[in-house]
Parts: sequence; C-alpha cells; structure tokens
Amino acid sequence: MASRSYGQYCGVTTAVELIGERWALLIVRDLLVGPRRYTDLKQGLPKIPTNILSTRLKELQEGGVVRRVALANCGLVYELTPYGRGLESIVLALGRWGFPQMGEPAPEDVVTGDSLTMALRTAFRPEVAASVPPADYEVHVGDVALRVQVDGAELRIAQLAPPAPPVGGRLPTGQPELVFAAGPGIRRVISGELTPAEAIDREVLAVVAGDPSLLERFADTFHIEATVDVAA
Amino acid sequence: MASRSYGQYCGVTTAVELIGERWALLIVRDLLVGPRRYTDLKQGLPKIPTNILSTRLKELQEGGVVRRVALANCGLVYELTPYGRGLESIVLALGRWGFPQMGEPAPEDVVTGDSLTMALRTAFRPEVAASVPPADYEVHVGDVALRVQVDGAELRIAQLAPPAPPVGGRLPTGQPELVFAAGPGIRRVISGELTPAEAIDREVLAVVAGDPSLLERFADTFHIEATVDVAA
DNA sequence: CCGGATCCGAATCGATACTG
DNA sequence: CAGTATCGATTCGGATCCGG
Repeated sequence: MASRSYGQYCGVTTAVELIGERWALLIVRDLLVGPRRYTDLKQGLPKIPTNILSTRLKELQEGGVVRRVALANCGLVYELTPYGRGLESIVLALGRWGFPQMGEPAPEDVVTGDSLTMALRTAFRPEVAASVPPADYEVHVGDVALRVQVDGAELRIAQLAPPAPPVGGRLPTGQPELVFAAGPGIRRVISGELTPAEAIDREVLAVVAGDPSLLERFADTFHIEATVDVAA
Repeated sequence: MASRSYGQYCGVTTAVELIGERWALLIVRDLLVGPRRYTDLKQGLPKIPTNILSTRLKELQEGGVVRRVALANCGLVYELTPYGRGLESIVLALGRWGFPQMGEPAPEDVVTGDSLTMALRTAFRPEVAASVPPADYEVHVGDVALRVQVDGAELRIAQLAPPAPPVGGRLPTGQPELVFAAGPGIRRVISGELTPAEAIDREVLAVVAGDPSLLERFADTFHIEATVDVAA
C-alpha cells in the first residue's frame, strides 16, 4: 500500500493521507454536526456510493478520526474522536474559503441539513451576535428546516426536518421569532450581495411568520465576505 | 464533468472540489513558501507523475488558486493568487493536526526544503519567540539546509541547499549562531518527546557549530504538542 | 429498514517515454 | 525547461444483493 503514500515525512502530507481521499472530509463535516448512523450519512451525501462510504469509514477509524459506537437502545452510530474534532476549525475555515467560489448552484445540487448547519456555523459572527439581542429563527432552505438560536456569542442549531430528530439532539421548545424560507439564493444574503429587502423583492426569500425586520439582524449575524481578491 | 461534482451547494464542498484532488494541497503547500517553477515543484514532490502535476496546475489556475507568470529574465513560475494565499492558515492548521499521527518515517520518505520550511512555520510559536532573544540557526535535515532566523515574533526561513537559491529569495548574510544537523527524528524534539540533550545523546541530532545551549531556545520556539487525546 | 458486501464498467492515477 | 503521450494498475461510481 506504499502506492497510496506521498512519500514525504511531513505533517501536511500525513493529514492529507488521513482525510484527503474523496468524500472523506464531507463525512467529517457531517459528523461535526453530531453522531450519525450509516444511513444518515448516506442520505446526507446522496451521491456517495455505498462501498466508498464504508471504505472511508473504515479508513477514518484506522486513522483515529472516527469511531463506531453501539447505542444503548440498539443502534449504531459513527462519531468523531476528540482527535477528529480537532478538524472543526479547519473545516469551518475551508467552508469560508470556498464560499466566494460557490457560483450558482447546479440544477442537481442539493442543500442538506448538515451542510446548511455547518454553513451557518461558518458564517456566524460571534462578535456581532454578542452586540445584538438574542434571536430565535426558523430557517427553511429547500426541504431542510433548521431552528437557529442566537444567544449572545452562542449559536445553537437543531434540525427540524427532514425527518428524524437527530441522534441525541434535543428540540427547542417555544416559538421562533422569525420563520423564513429561501432557496440556494440565501447565499447572496449571507454574502451581502442582496439586502434582506432586495431578497424578498426578488423572491429569493420569503418571510413565513414574524417580524421581517429581524432579517436584518440575521444577515448581520451570519455573514461571509465573498469578494475575491484578483489583484497582486 | 458533473461526475466530479459532489452534488451539494456548500462552501466546504466547493473548497474540496477546488483543492481536494490528489496532490493539489501539496502543490499549494510548496507554493506557500514562494513561487516555483514546474521543475522545482516536480523535485519538491518527487513521487508526483508529471502528467498529474500539469493537470493539477491547470485545475488550480481555473479555480483561481494559482497563476502562471512569465519572469522578466525568461523563466516561468507558478504562484498563488491572493485567493490561494487564503489557504495559508488552513495548510498550517492541517500540518499541526497531522503532526501527532506522523509516526515513524517510512524508509522511502523524504524531507524536502519546502515541506520542512512549512513544518517549521507550523511549529513556530510567536509568543515564545517574542519573549526570548533573537536567534539565527542553520538547520540541516537529510540533504536539506535551511537558514532560520527568529527575530521577535517574526520568522524568516531561507533555503540554502539543495541547490538553487529560491526564486526571488535573498540569502541572509552573516553567520548563524548555531548550526545543527538531524534526521527525521527532529520531529521528536519538536514534540518535546526528546529534550535537545537527549537528542544529542541518542545521535538524533548533532551540533556542527555554535553554542549547543541554543538548542533549548530552538525547541522552545518551535513546538507542537503530539499527544493524541484518546478519551471521551 | 439498517448496515453493509459484491460485481463491473468508467474514470483517474502512476510510471515511463518522448518532444518542442 | 516545460510539459504531452501512452498504457497498465487502481480507484471510483452505480447498481444489485444479502443477512439481520
């Protein structure tokens, strides 16, 4: 198996050997949201072949990144080890780095609960959040629904649909202050390319319930600069 | 080419599509040290097939990560765009993350000038460096030789050998205060597994010139924790 | 349904040779 | 120096199948 090796004694090389195979980092991304069953992962990564998923999970376990845990109530989940959780800041940084190059969504592109959760974590600005009142949103993108609670510099996200209450997840009680629905165009709100008002105007986004002015706060709290530096 | 797509509209996915192919991030790692010619890259990545190198360079250019520049004195180099330079902190973090899992070097593993340069940047602790006197080292690992200058929180590294003065690089003048030579075992000094004294004892490292006590300062300035958290 | 294993054609990668 | 061309070895993708 020396053919898989890059032949260098270097930390970056080792890291890439551990999580650089196709699909591996996307599995890690989803596991950063919480422990997941094999089937959850398959659904969250609709285009992954099942043999690749099982191969990657094996490799990630051998690398000490992921572990397989039998649940008390007879189930089986994969979760990140503490070492694997060390990738969190890296995956968030990669999401921020990739954001400006996302372009327009391909017709086939989907938005999953886990990917949207991580995207919001990526875009979250704690300094801004700490300086505005707490807020409680329900965000719909495609058929994904998230409950997003901002309380000071803290962010909590729960998946409402589709369908299953996440393993070990506790659903928030009470009513969100703002419910809104969008498509992939929500990215242009996050980037500041569209103001919330413009987004509503162009039907990129629609308020279902609550005070639309809360959208401004949302856009302030979740933001990623998308201008790509072309010059020198 | 939709077969290469992961089918998700997500920043992490986009990032992985840009720099997730085999060898791509190692090319970026080397370019983070400085602009490099095709041949430099090939030497710095001894095991990369040349067709893969040229394919990757094309893809990285299309992705806006790398650009190809004709030099004044008739040459051709690849360099990171400003957008590509945005990967610096990510690559450094990956190097730090991979460090604990490096294990023992395979017999075939090499250490290149660029990989060692990035490894030292990864291990550099500016807070520590700022609190000790400036230092000027010459580090040999295998047949790589680096001039490493620490001045307050600033770090400057130049490659002395092998062989070519790097493109646009200016060699430091004057004498280093300490010259030492090591093998891959230098990693165990960086991790703190061996003290400099122990490293000399076990012939992992040898002082060629200068005051051996400066090694302590080196080990303080360049350090990565290598203990992997196994518990919960 | 859950958690995979198996099979096979298509695409990529790796090694070497070759060229302007 | 800066790549193309070629070709066998691997890996990936898509579909199917199987035991609990």
